[in-house]
Amino acid sequence: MQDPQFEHITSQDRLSEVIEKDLKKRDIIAIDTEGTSLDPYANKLLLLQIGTPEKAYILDIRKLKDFSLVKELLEDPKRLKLTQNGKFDYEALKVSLGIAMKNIYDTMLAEALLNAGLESSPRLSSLKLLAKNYLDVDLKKEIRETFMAGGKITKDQLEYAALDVLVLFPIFGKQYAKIKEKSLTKTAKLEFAVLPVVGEMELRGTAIDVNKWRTNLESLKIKRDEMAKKIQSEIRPLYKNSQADLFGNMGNVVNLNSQKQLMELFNDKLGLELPSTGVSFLQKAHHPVAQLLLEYRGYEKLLSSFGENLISKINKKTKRLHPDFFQLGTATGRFSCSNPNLQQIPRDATFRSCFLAKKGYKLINADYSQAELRILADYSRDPAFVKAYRENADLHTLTASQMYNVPFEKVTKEMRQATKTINFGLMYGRGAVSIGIQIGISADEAKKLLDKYFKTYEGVKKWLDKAAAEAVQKGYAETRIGRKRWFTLPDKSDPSYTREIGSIERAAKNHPIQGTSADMTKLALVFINARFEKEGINGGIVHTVHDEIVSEVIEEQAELASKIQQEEMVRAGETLVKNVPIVADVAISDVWGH
DNA sequence: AGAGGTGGTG
DNA sequence: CATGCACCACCTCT
Repeated sequence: MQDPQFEHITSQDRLSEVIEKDLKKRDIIAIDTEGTSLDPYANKLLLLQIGTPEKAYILDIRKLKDFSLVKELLEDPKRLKLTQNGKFDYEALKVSLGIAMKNIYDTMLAEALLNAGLESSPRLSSLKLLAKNYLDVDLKKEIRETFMAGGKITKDQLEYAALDVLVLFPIFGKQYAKIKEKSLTKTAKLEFAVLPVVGEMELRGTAIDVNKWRTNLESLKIKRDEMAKKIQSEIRPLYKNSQADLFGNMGNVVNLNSQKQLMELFNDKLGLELPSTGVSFLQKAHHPVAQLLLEYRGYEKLLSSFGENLISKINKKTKRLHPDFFQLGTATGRFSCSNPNLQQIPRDATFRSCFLAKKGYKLINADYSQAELRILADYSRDPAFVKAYRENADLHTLTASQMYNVPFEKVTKEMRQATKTINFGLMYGRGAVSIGIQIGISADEAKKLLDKYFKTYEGVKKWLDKAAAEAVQKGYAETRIGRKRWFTLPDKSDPSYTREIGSIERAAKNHPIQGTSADMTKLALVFINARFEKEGINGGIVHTVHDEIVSEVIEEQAELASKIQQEEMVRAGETLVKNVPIVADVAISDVWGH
């Protein structure tokens, strides 16, 4: 990789020539862009590198006008494009040149699949590390920053830009062999198909009613401050420095956000001997100050996590929120979301209803009904579980009636709640002790209940045990499409061997369930996006939360789009889950939530 | 800067 | 023997 071959394209004629004479004949090309910003809406595109195995063409965007041939080349579904974090380039090209890249192999996503679940896997997939590990080439990434200034293109910058696409070919060769060897082709194809959908989703962003959001914050602030004042005056007598200051104000004696000071308060001053200041212990304390603190925490949490900071992320140009969706942000294949994380907005309508459709548009809220439990039923093929879903019976009530040996109609709320806790707990590999605590029964009683459960649902038990054993034996667990989650097995001599294995077993029971649910949602995103495009829907997907997909579409097409969305979610589910029906609930609304 | 605690989501 | 999956944001403290 010394002396990379490249050509700096600055004239329209030469651009047409290299496309006609060289690039059009290539089945595989590599794509990268350089610009002045990471925000596609603020970005000024400077370079577009189109690589072949032998040579990189570096298009000088500011010196060229007509990109129609480039568009044809990049949107051609038959030609494979190699990218590294192609979501960024997809968005940059879409906004700057109106080009929507198709048929992508992304080295970053592929590498994430090869390392899913392993420590620091996200850090293992930078181009610098890929080049080092696959090719033993040292890439200097410092030059990247120099593009931000947007000045004249230098020779160093050209060499850097060329290398970024040239290395992708040999990396692709070796990496794709690994993908095939580990039977990850299906998963990789799904991830690559999702990439442009995620790009579109991020570009579209979500509208937020700032005034409503701020009004909510104001009332929360008042309540929080009231609560803080109450607590301070309640505990002030316990502290020496409790006099009013020169102006007659009573000072704060503790910082209510300081875990350390709170422990001092509860244990030294109040003698409660709390092991921590977490919710469960504060509740059990049955102390007025603990109660007040819980209430204070509730408000403070909402204000700090979902306050002004979220509003500050609104894009200047679009006036909307454009969070980062990282499609392989988790070990199981789920999305993670940040800046801001719209996957953790409180369920409470006061918050969710602030996210709304733009004028003349509607939001389509859709989610899978009990996706994970249906997947567990499908995997285990447990007759009782499968029957419940086939007959569209309420699973929790049905399991309760069998466990407690009472007719379906005689199941009490408490019975249903207890079995519901077990049903969900199973998917986390949860044990009798922790289930007992939550239901409010002794560990012994919980164990009896679990034994009875597994006697009734032998298939479930068998499948869970097998999932755990196979993972420990193979070193990985996998989903319905073969998405792997890798485990680092501890050494037998490790003092924490048993604990480590236990943790692996729980994750291994969970991965096929959570991961297949993620596969399903991703497939649905691809299906919905394609159908919306095909049927000319004015609008698109704006948000996804694990088993939920939200779209924003023009009012006149809301009915049609909601039908499409539901159909495609079910179709995606049914391609992965065969023994149990898949149900998706849809609602058309002006705001997020049902 | 990074760890630990706390708490929001599915 | 102990035994709850997957995340991200904010706070304080070191």
